[in-house]
Amino acid sequence: MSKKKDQLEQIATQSVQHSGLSNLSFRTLADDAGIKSASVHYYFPNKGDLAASLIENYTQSFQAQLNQIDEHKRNLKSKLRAFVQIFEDVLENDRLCLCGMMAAEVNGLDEQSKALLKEYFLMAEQWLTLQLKQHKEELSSPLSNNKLARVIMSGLEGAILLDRVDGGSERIRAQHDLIKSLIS
Amino acid sequence: MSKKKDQLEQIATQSVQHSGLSNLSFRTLADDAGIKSASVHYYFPNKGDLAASLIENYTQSFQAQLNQIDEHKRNLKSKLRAFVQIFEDVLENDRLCLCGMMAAEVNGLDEQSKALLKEYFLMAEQWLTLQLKQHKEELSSPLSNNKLARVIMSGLEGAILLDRVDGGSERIRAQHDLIKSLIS
DNA sequence: ATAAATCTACCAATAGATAGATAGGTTATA
DNA sequence: TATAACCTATCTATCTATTGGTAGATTTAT
Repeated sequence: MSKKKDQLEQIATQSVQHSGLSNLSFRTLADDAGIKSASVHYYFPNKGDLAASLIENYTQSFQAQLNQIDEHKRNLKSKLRAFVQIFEDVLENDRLCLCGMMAAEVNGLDEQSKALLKEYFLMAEQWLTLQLKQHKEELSSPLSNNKLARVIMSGLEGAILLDRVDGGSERIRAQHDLIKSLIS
Repeated sequence: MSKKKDQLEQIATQSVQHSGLSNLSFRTLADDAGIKSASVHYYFPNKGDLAASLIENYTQSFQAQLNQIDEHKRNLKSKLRAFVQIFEDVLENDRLCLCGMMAAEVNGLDEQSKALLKEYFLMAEQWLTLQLKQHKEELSSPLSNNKLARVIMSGLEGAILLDRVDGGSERIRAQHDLIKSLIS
């Protein structure tokens, strides 16, 4: 694949995580990549195409990180610790989860991007559900695996959203403490 | 106070909750209120002034709702139930919490608006902390009141953010179930 | 020489913001 | 009381900058 396209996607992803899709223009993106805006349209005909590509990329990268956890972590506690760590890393450099950011902008997205967004959250929650199911003996909560997965995912998305406002990480740590308290 | 200004604030608030501050223009706001954009600048000299006013308004209205809960609800369970209900109501009509939405756009806000945003979340979490403290006998969690307050607030903000993407309310209900499970 | 990548140059639409005018109401004063 | 001064709320008209997007020429690489 094109090296320039990858670079554009990388720059665009960071920009969206930082200030949203609405505040990303073809011109600033082009400037940051050292080309002209017309050339960005060569790779991404319109903004919807760009948005969809970014979500697909991000989902794939997230999935890869989950696979790494599957490979290297044994018990539920360390798996969930690693899961939380993904969000802590995102919060650094003043960023949000790309899909969390786009969720706020969902009413301005095309149908394809909306569908991809749904898929992202579904995938993350399904992974969580599976982990909880596979380690149910380590778990101590009256909530179903599915509900707990939703609580964890939405809790972390909300935590980075709010933490970024005052530049700390207290809420994400509180979420982690909650998760730990649900594991025996 | 001016009737027109109130109307503008109401329209703008709904618009921001729906699609964000970046996607609200003086012209569309003016159109919806039946005046010209120059007249909007009469009430709100620049966009930062508008943003700050909206946050102040929203914070005040939220505070009023919390006061209502204080007056009418006795035990922790029903208080927290009512607190969750605020967010459920917001989610209807495809909206987000105004401050949750602006939290996503925080990097485009002026310093005053940022400070007001921080205040909003602080206020909400302080109210929650106080409730937990006052009803500690009903509580069964190893987490501190403060941490639990942060978990609840950020959890609900994340829940409406994600729920809106696929038009449901499963995550907010999951968050409510979690909260209930933390109360004896 | 062909295809991929990038450019120049533009377009129509929209953005936030300002200047200056006006009509109508209120207040202060001679 | 009459009138001058001021205030409120709105308008028209305009400015500069930016937006997403397109057509067609040109360069670069295979």
